[in-house]
Amino acid sequence: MKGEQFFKCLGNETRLRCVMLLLARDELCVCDIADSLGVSQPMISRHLAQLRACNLVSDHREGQWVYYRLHVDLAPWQRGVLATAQEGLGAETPYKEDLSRLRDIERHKQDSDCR
Amino acid sequence: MKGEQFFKCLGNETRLRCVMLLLARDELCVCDIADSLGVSQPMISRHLAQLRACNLVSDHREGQWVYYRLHVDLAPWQRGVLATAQEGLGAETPYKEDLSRLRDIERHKQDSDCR
DNA sequence: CTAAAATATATGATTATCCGCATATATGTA
DNA sequence: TACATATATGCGGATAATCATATATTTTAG
Repeated sequence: MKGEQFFKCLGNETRLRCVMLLLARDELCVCDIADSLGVSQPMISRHLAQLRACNLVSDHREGQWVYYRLHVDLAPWQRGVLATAQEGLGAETPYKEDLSRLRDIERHKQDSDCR
Repeated sequence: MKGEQFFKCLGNETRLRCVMLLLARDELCVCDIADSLGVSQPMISRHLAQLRACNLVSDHREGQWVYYRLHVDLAPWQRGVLATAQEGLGAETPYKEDLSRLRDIERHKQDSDCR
């Protein structure tokens, strides 16, 4: 992937928020990302498709759900850039709140699974 | 500066090439950057203005020349991202060739100054 | 004071990006 | 089969990015 493509992908708030969430988890399904960010499902799907087209993320289906994760083949320097960005931005709005909402969603799921 | 603005600025080949050159030197004038990249002066000027508007670089005039440098107030994580990108991309096209042309330009300048 | 060089900015045309909405597809379930 | 949920995509319009070209500004040389 060309360097500028990598940065262009990150140069959109929705996509950067998706990537930040994916940095915090192994993988996430589309609906959990959409709910965490509070944006529509088609919008998330589109941006995830763009990230996939640039090989920033990969996806795999499990039943009705499609899970996305950071691409295994990211160059080391790209991983480095993402980790550094996470350190610098993780505590700021809206990334902090996104992660907090994700935790709420995960907690709710666990609750309903267990009883 | 918002995180996504930072990445959007880097998400253009011309601007990323400018930043890569600036990472290799304290400061550079517009004409040397333009010659190193082999693109027109107005194009470089516009992209540098964009980088300046995002506080990625700062400029100062010295006589007829305007010198640009990476902004002193870049957040540490932003410096980190740039350094990591340089490590990962510096040896690749077109960044390698840009730096090589810059060295040629600097050598020529030195020659004509000395005699 | 005039001319030339370096740089910046304005303009207009082209293209790319982004979003919302509607709809299509795929899977799971009754 | 019929229906619900999860995901993807086609389309139209608004906005923004990009580029080539032309023009303006600042400075230096003569």
